[in-house]
Amino acid sequence: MARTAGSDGTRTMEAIRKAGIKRIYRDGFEAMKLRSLAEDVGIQAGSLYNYIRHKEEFLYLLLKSIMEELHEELAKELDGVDDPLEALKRFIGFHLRWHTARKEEVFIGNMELRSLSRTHRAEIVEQRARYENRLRTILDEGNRRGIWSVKDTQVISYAIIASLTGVCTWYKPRGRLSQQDIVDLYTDHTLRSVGLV
Amino acid sequence: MARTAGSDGTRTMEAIRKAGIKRIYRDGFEAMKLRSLAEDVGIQAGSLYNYIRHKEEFLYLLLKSIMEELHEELAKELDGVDDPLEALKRFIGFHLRWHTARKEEVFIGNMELRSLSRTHRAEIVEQRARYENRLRTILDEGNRRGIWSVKDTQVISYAIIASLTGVCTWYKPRGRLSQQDIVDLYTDHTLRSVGLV
Amino acid sequence: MARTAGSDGTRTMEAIRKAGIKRIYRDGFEAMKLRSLAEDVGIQAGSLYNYIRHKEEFLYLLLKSIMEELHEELAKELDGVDDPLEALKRFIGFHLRWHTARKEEVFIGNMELRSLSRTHRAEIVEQRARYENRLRTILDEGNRRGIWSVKDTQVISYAIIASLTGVCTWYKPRGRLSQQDIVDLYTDHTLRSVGLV
Amino acid sequence: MARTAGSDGTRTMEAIRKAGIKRIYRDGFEAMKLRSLAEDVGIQAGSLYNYIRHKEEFLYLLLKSIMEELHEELAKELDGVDDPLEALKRFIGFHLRWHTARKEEVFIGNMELRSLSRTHRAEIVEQRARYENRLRTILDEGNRRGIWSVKDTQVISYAIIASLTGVCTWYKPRGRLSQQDIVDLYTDHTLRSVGLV
DNA sequence: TATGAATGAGGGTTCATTCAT
DNA sequence: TATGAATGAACCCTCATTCAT
Repeated sequence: MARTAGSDGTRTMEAIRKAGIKRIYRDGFEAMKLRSLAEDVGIQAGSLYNYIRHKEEFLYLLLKSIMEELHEELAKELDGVDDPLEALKRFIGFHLRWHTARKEEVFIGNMELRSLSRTHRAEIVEQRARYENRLRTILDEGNRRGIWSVKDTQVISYAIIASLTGVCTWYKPRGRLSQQDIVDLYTDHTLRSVGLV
Repeated sequence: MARTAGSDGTRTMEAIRKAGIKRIYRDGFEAMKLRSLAEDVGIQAGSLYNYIRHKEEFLYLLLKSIMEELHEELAKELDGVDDPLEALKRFIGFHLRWHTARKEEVFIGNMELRSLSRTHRAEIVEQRARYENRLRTILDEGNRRGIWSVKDTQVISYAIIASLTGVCTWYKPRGRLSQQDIVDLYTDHTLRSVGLV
Repeated sequence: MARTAGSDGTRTMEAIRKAGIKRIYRDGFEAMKLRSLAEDVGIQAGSLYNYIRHKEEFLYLLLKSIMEELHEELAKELDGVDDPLEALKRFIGFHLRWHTARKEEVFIGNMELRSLSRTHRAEIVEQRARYENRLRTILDEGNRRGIWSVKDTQVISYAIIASLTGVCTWYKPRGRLSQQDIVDLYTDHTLRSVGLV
Repeated sequence: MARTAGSDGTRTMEAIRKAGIKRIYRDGFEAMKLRSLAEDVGIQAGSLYNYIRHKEEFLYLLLKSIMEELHEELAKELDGVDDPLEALKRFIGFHLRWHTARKEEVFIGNMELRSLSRTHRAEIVEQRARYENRLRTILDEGNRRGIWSVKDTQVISYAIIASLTGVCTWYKPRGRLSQQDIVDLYTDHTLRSVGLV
């Protein structure tokens, strides 16, 4: 009827986020029922509204925070790296580690944009474009310095990212290949594709 | 009321298919309302049930026919081709043409599996696996004949397919690049990635 | 599960209107539950939405049709009447008969404006103003012709209408006074108040 | 958290009353959310329950105190007045001043009875009847003393009160007419209606 | 085959109310 | 006294689906 003994706002919010990611990953956003989400968290459906304004906004905030973290982490990874080849390697490694370790979040970020409102979708799409543009910049710089020769950096950056992102559709934590194996394979594959190795 | 003058069963069914693909592509399967679909076709929602058994089965039959056509067309494309390099080139070209010309169907085929029933999903997933396996077989054969050297044909076939499939997320019919331009770029990119060129 | 044998759209719509008026009169619009309304009609709550778009619009259409009928009937009543005194008498009689015979509708029309959306409210309020203005016009004309002398026709028209409308708060069909008794009493009262009798 | 510095129980209660009157007047009792009320006061919704037992009782106490004050003030106004004409004039002036100066409270008192529980409603309705009965008594006494001749004092007292009360639907503090103008107009109107002037 | 009226389950959301802190 | 986290009932509304016509 009232506050549960020992309950705590921030802890509940975090639990909602976690459960939300899992549910959306498994069932899809449209198919996720707030009643199920609430049950996962151990509260009533109505109580969710102490934390979210509506379902769509919950998705938006989820995706937004994921994208922001993605940006920050990538920035750290590339911070101070001047050499395009080194930068490319780091991008590949970073993207793969992220897309295996956080595959649920990443999957959602790719699949559920359609469920966002117009403006929210535009915002997230733009963030994703900015992220993808980092790779294109690296490819351009490599061209300029004569490290490699990529004809259409726009298309090829898309191709590379798509190939890397695909990992999250089949990766299983304790599968045949370790994260490092995967990074090695993709790095080799990608460097070849730009004409190195 | 009786049959509308000039209406025709198979033509209506075809209209439902077409409208369904568009709607599902745009809104997602879960978000697609049968009322909207019916409206697109120009009939009442109830009338849909003269053509479909239920929503889920409609999706299943859609995906199934798409996959079957995909298989048939690929088989034609590769029919009689022995040379792995030639086969690879053909696969790339075929996949890209298909994923640009029929991008809506293809997109659905990748996105909406979650909305299928267990058994239906298994069936479609298996068909997709068989399709993807064609590429792996080509890569294996190329390895065997020493045309190229691909370390992990499983992973690399996923990587290649993902990179090619990605085209349907950005391709626009009258964009900067023609279909042929795109095929050339990707072919070059992919051949390099397996160590040729 | 489906259409009830012998059901009919227009009949259902009329039943919804009737039940709606009763419910809103008794419970108030805000307090009226669509489930109860549906129950009164003998259908499921969801089925209401074959007839209404949402609760607010239902109220709006109800009030609008009531106001329109009110206007039409009043127009008929005053049609061809030139003498202000005769017109005043007819207005009084008409208003009282309407506010006793249709007291539920009238009551709603006075009480539930707050539940309308901004634009809808404005529209209904304007219709009511036009109705009330008929009385003012009569009073003005009586002044002009020297039949009576009313100082502030605006305020006095409000006063008269309020006094007449009040009847619907206490009138009971088979009470102490007949409709005709009431009309006589109020006519006398009102004519005196403008200086006649 | 403990008591906010400078807060004071009775002052808070008074703030709740004031805010409640405004809200109920504007939105209606059913539509008023306790959260909004609390926000107006600057406290959390839960804190209201230190001052009220539940929503309905809050309304009841509000109406009760309004009615009590109304009675007391009217009693003062009529205290020691013997002449029915003087009493009638005073009643008119009092009712109009009250219904313009306190129009929000008065409006609520007329509109929101439906939201009271059975017993509470009965109680308030009875108080209102007693108030209205004062006017009837005056009219009866005037009849007895031959000051005027009113046929049905029951109905006419309703008519007069309704006409006076109507002022609160259109009165605006700084409108065309002063309070005194209004009192003069209605007094004239009412006295005429009972056959004087 | 088509319609349109209906079902019924349930989905998101609201809100008065409670109570540990 | 105040807060804020929670309940739980219920509300409006949606939508796949059915079936008499």
